[in-house]
Amino acid sequence: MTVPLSRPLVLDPAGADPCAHCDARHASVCNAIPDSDMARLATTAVVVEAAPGTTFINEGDAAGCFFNITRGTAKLFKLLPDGRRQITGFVGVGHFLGLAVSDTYAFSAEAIDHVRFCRFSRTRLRALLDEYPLMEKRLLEVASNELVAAQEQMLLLGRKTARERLASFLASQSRLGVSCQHPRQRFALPMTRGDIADYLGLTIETVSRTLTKLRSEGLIEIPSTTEVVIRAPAALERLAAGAA
Amino acid sequence: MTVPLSRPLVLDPAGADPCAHCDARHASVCNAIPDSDMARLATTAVVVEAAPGTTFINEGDAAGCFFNITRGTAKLFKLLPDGRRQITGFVGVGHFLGLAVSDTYAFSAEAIDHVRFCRFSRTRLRALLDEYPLMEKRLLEVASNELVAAQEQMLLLGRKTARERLASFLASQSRLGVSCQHPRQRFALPMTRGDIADYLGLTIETVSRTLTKLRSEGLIEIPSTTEVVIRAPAALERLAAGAA
DNA sequence: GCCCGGCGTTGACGCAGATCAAGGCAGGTG
DNA sequence: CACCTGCCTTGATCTGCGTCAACGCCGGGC
Repeated sequence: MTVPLSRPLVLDPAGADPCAHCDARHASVCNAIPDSDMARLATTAVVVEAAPGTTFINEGDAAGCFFNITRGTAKLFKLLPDGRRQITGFVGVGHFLGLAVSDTYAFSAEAIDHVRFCRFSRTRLRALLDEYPLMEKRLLEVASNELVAAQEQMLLLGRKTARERLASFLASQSRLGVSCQHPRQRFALPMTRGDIADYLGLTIETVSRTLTKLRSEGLIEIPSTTEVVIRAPAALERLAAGAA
Repeated sequence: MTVPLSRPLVLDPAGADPCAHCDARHASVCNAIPDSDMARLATTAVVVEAAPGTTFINEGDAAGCFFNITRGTAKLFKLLPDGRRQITGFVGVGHFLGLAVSDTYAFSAEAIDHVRFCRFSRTRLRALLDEYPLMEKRLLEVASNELVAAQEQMLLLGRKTARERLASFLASQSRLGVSCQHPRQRFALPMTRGDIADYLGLTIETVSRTLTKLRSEGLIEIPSTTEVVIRAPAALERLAAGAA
């Protein structure tokens, strides 16, 4: 699964694929590292490719590494002993995994499509942060914003109806890559219905039924199972917010 | 509500009350700041007291400040327009609020008992972080660990039964202040049943009924509504983990 | 072409937890 | 003291979503 490091794309946005949603190369934490140092960094990191369905982080395993996604989309999840699964997030290019200081990973990560990521040892990360304080600043920003998103998701899981959860999900998916442009009307859903269900705390059947209902009401269109068109963005947003 | 700053307890553990759970004065981010600088810092921060029930952060308000709790317990929550509420966390001495860079607060905060906190302007925080890189390191650690806790809570809200949620809640409450000692058998619940319900994504009635059931099964005792005794810690942990 | 397995949709039914309702208890107030 | 108000508990009933089941579609292997 490990491929030789052919070029210094460590934490480098130039090495990342363009954002699937807006064709821009997202600025990343890497901006904190001068180009001249990238090559040197490359000697201590490993670039890895993960095929769809590959689990590349296992909850409970010794947490020795820190990851930076440079291509594709992965899902993060936690499992209960009997198999119940909660997906805590879908992460794309530029995301960081394994930040928390802990002996073991607190979640698993599985590639949805073809994923590439850059892996550092934790000790190497520490050295990196010491050397580039700007990087630490960016990471703090990133973590803080993820915390805000996590709280929003708690509101969804704890208090929203199935209908509102789907509306929230679709609205947020349409806003992916919002830094580049406004919400898109049409977009792809790379994940399965099962993934969506486990992300929203529902069952596959409820997700399917609710999407069908939203379609029959004219709020959305579903040209294929992996594609959605928002027909009534304002109504969807209102629904997502818990009004109406 | 604002009281004059009588002594330099800004971010200072010596200024904070002992931890309610273990009588220790928790080390905090402040360790990153030499004592000799504390007095100077004091000139730029405000110490505030909030009586029980006081809302001292309002979701949606302009987010100008950064908070450090130095006494008491507060609840953080988000509201839907029709009044549904999700409590995203209970925070005690040493906790930080308002880290995320955003125009507005993403949550509200309300004092449960008598709360004291220290407030900085965001620009002052930035200066502080520049001056004390160690503080930034600590904040990143704190945020990362909160992220892990948030993911655990998502698992609870999305996939656990009422019974498992209560068991998880009681188990984690018994572990509060675990840095000082092992889980306690007996501890206080400063929050109401309504708060617990809104934290666990349940109703008051379900919380009450489930606690009664756990009691009748001999897993816990409830000497008063604000106090709990764990009788079968292992069984409770198993239940919380989703086994059994 | 055929078969097969994974994914999605739809329908019938059941249940965990929400809702509605009534009453108990402790603390505060005049 | 009586009264009130907020919090908690308990019971009866309801319902949104889960569970179980059947079937259709599509893509891959041969």
